[in-house]
Amino acid sequence: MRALPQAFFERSALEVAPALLGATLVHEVNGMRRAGRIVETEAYLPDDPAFHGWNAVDPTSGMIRLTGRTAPLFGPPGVAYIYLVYGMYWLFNIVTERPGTGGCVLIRALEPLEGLSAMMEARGTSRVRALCNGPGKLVQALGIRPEQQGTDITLGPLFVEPADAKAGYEVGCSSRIGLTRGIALPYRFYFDGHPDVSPGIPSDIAVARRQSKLARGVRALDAQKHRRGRGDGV
DNA sequence: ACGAGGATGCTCT
DNA sequence: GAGCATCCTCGTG
Repeated sequence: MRALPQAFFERSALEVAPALLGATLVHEVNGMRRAGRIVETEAYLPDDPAFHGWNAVDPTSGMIRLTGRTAPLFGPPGVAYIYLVYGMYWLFNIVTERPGTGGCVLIRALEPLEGLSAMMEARGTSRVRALCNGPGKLVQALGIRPEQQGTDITLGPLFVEPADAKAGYEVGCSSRIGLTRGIALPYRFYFDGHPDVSPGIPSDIAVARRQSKLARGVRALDAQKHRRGRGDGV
């Protein structure tokens, strides 16, 4: 096992997130490896409104108000931060920065490499496609459990192996996916054109689409009202 | 192909 | 009580 060491994670999530692309996330379950190449990540920073610990630091005293959920985010780097979203799916993050600073990287998608049949079984599917192309899916596939919250991922059984070859993909950057705050910050990194990148739409684009659709609806309604007003039909 | 809607439980913006 | 760092299924083309 040649796991990425703590020093790799002891810097800004903005550096760690793109640096993780091409590395391999490994989980050893019952002596068997399940592994995938990291193809999509997102950075979450201390002063970022989408970061779970963004308001944990009191600006006047500088003291950190730790809650049960966010405490690991301000602990040592290279530790798992796992949390439940939408009451159903667990998402896997790696804590970054030196203790007390706050920050993490969300692993959003993997290219499945090892233990495919175990991953398919864990996901309840007989297809290899769409096995790990989303943050909730890859947690299911690798069998990452909420009890692993706070564990050191430089030791295993859950760890990251460094990339051993050029990936052959350009690194793309966009806003993050599925957010309502901090939607324009360019903190998402991915292998451009890789088939296992998640199908999500960057938040700023998604919001713009919703608004233009809404505007179209309003215009259609106005036109209808106008026609009715002139008595041309239903 | 896409879009809408529902499931579901924890945290607190 | 609202709001989620999501995913799946079921409608329409």
